[in-house]
Amino acid sequence: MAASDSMFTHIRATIRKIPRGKVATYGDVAYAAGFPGAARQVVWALQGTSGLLPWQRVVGAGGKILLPGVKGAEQRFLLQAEGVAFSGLRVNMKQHRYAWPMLRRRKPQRTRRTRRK
DNA sequence: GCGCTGACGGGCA
DNA sequence: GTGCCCGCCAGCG
Repeated sequence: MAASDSMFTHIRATIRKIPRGKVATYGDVAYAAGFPGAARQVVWALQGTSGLLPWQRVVGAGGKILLPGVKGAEQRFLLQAEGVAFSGLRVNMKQHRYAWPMLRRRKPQRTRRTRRK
């Protein structure tokens, strides 16, 4: 893709690849799109395209539904309708996490934060 | 022009 | 298992 394509283009394309009955985390989407660690950008991409792509298939780390209020309930409902199994308020990632095909996983070397706490 | 926000993730104490 | 922090980048006040 040309540089003129915004990162959202990649993110949206990535989200659209999630098949029915599967889910992916924000981090996975960002990672698969080529932006490791840019989970927030996934949020932005979803906000501008809600309704145009399977936003319900994107959940937080561990399969947690992060949307507040009725939106969260709606997401859970839609996923269940697709056959996604839930473990309480979490998606059963073990069974429904989407295994990105041909995903060139770059090494997350940026893990050297070593910040003080 | 500057800074904060946002449906977050991941690592460390 | 819990809590805190920093980093991603685009949009908007």
